[in-house]
Amino acid sequence: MNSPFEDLTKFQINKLYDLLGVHIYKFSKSQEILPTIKNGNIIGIILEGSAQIKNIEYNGNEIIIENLETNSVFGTNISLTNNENYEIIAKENTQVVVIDYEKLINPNNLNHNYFNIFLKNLFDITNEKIKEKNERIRVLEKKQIRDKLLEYFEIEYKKSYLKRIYLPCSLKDLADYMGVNRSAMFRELKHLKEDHLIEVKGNRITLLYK
Amino acid sequence: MNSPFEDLTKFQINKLYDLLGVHIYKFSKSQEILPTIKNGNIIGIILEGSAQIKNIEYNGNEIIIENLETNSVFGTNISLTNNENYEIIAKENTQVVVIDYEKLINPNNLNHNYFNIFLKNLFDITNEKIKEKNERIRVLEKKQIRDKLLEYFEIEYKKSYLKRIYLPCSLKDLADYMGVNRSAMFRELKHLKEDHLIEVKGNRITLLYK
DNA sequence: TCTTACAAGTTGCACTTGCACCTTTTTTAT
DNA sequence: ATAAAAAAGGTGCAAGTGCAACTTGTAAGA
Repeated sequence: MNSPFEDLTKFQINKLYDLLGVHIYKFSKSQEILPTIKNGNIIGIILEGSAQIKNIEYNGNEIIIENLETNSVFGTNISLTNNENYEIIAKENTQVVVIDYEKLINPNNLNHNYFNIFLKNLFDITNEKIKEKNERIRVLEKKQIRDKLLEYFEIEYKKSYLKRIYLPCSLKDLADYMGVNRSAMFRELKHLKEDHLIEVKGNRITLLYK
Repeated sequence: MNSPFEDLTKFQINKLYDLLGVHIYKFSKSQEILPTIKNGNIIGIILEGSAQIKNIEYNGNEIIIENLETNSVFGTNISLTNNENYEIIAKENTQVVVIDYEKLINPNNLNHNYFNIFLKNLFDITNEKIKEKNERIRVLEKKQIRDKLLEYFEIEYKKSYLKRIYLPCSLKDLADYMGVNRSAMFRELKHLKEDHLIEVKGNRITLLYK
């Protein structure tokens, strides 16, 4: 994941902090982040640690909207629709820089080149996110589990052109990612194995048809 | 949809065009856009008209990735994963501004406040896109058609808190949006009507449970 | 070492969905 | 005004999937 501070020196980052009047907050594992930092529209950047954006549905169901790692950018205006019940939970000890969103259009900031680089970095990062969302949508919109799996393999394969795919998560998590029942996915994985299309060993999947 | 030229005067927009060395292209209905404009990484802005980003799968299937209206921003680095077969097709007479992506980090641009405002607008627009993608993902990840429909209604309802939802598309398109078979969706709509949860009249859906 | 979790893996069954194939209605083009 | 095309609407059936309820394997903590 690219950093929003890419191409900026330590010195410039500090100037940026001053200019934007940022606050840095620390959270411990399982702590909720939003109530502490939310005060109008903000942008948050994970400096250290990781967190998870969750949505709580009317029926109590929890959906993971996004995993936030170091350098991830999040915010009330970013990716979060209004009028929904969100929770952002620290997964470990986590440090967050918080920027007032309105300060991004403060005319006093406009003539500093490091501010400009920062904006460009934010733009790049959100574009990267859109790509990830599009990938997931392409998997989700397939009607059958077999097609979802093959689409997922195709997308991963095209990133490296290697027959071996290493899942970044458990198979259970993959089922959630694809929006299907876990055991139904296992059944389909078995069928793909039986058809000699794949081999599965732990979180390593080998594509035999490539 | 916000314009990438929001808060910029006609004069500033022209300065921006100069600074970025943009080109403006015109396309007629059904014409393919990418072959004409693609030459390294670019950002495109629809000035007038509309277009559609499509992906062609190995089996010939066409998937609509995104609908581009006036003021939409698209690009090789934006939302499009590499290594895929894309087509961008004009849906009518369409005018497109094309910006060289590399020029966005050209140091000569960095000290102009209108350039800065432009970057901030691009950031806002991509954030808006992420929200839309997240909404679709929330619908797609529901396992049953009934739940997908109810989730879709919920999301739309929370935008206005009005019991009446006006679909921005045909019911057929809604089925594609939700990644389900059209006639299966019709069947479920019928069930929802029978349960007195909704009323459907053309592209207007009334939520009776709100 | 034993216990406790949790992921992996499996199966039967009921229900849902995709698909093919219709009809009817509405929209668009000539 | 008429024909053609597209969307809306519907139905039977086979196939696919979700769910519940297991077993097995594995890693971590007491």
